[in-house]
Amino acid sequence: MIDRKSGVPAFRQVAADLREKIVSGEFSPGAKLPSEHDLVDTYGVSRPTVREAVDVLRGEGLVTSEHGRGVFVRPPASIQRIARSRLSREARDRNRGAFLADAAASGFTPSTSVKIRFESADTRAAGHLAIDEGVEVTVRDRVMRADGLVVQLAVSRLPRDLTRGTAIEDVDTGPGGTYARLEESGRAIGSFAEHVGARMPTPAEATQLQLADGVPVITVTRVAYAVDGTPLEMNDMTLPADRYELSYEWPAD
Amino acid sequence: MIDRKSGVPAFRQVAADLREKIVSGEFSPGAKLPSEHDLVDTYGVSRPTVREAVDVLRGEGLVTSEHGRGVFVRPPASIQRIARSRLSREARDRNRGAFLADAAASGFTPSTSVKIRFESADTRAAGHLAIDEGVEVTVRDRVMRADGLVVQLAVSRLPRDLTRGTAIEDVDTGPGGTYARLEESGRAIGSFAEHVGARMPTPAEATQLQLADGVPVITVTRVAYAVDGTPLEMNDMTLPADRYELSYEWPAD
DNA sequence: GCCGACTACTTGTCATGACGTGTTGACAAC
DNA sequence: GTTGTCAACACGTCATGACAAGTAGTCGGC
Repeated sequence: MIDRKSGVPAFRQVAADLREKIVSGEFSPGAKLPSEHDLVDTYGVSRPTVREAVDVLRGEGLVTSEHGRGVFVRPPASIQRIARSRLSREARDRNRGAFLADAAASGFTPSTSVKIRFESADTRAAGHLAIDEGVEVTVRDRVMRADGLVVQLAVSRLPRDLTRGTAIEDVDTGPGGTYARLEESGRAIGSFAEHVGARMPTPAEATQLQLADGVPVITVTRVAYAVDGTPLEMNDMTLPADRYELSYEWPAD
Repeated sequence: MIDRKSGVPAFRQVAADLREKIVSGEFSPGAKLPSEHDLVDTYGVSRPTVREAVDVLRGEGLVTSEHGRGVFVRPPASIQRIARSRLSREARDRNRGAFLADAAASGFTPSTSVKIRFESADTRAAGHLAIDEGVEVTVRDRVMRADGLVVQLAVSRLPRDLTRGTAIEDVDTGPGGTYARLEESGRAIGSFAEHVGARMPTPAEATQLQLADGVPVITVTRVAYAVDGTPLEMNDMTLPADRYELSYEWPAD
């Protein structure tokens, strides 16, 4: 099984062999891999070598290991979508917010918890909101859950001048959410921009989102602009990459 | 330094301490971490424990290790921003394609290599292109380089019926690229859709894109539709997440 | 002065051995 | 039939030891 003279490290050969068996379907999704002890016998290597091989696969997001039970092939994740259309004014009128609209469409039970705080704008926030650094911003820090499971983190920031005296500074923003309150105060949304990236989660994020090893997070920074182009709100969202796919569409010209 | 009675594994405590020193700036970007031998002395743990701690940080994309030299704090990568406006017809008329437009804007020397092949549509391709499984598709497999470095992979698929007798089946599609050829044959692009996700790279992708450990890839599937809504082309792009950020903007309603 | 060999230091790989802790199922006690 | 105990087995953690291989600086020979 293992070619000792090939120059390829043994643990990589074991990892490659297991990977091939997984993608080929020999180990089907959800199936349990042979125990480390069995793999030691199968490949004729030591246990640390087997574990290093499994570490590689876990880093690729192919398997998860469960203490006392075994190592399992990761089943493909169910995919939710965030479509651009869910931010339409029509949708906002019907719902309290975009996340609840997704919930209605996907059939899970949504819940969110919100913490409000006020801070002074850092460089990044100042840039997106076109304000000076240090200006006071209202921060809405939200945790979104589906059937009790945390599935999304969102941190929304607005210049405090726009939120003073509105329900945006309350835990419950009321029907239509933040954007509806902005429009009520005479600041209609003219356009949105989203900036999308991906990275590995911080340990805190991995814990909060219950991420398996080898699962990146998608970061979305959405900026809402008034009709005249003034930035009104920036929203930093953190999504588990194994549970989300983002969709955008636009006319060709 | 290490609390043996806390229940927290030693390697995690070492990882947490090093992580804190990195994010706080005590180890600045590009700086060399103390050698494994030094860390063994500092924390009073064995070398495998130190290595396991470094493995954690590498998996988070915080550090890279270089054989024979040391372990280094990953400097932040310069981010290439891709905006949706790059697909405007105007831009297509001026350039040969979107990637070359980016190159002109950013000042690097672009080069691409293309391989053309024909295959029968699998389930996913058939779904996106609204054709039956098994129907012949033209596949343009492209590798994009900036200053010689591979920075992007793109696999474009079109129903062969649309490409027969056009330059789309040639290595050089001519001015304006694939979309210009489609329009010439009477199939104007009506709209685009992009589906964005992220995952860890396969070993092949990691090699080709020269990805450090702990760097995910962003996957973008762009579908181009004719004015009547018929799918014309799907394009699977793979981007290193540490070098790219995608931007989308759209009017509020 | 230049260049090669040598050496010290670095990370990479692998084996062996030990103990801890969570899971499961068999089996006995109730 | 239910429940509690316990052994077997799984993965998690950690130490010790060894050798391989890449890097960079030193030093001697030329």
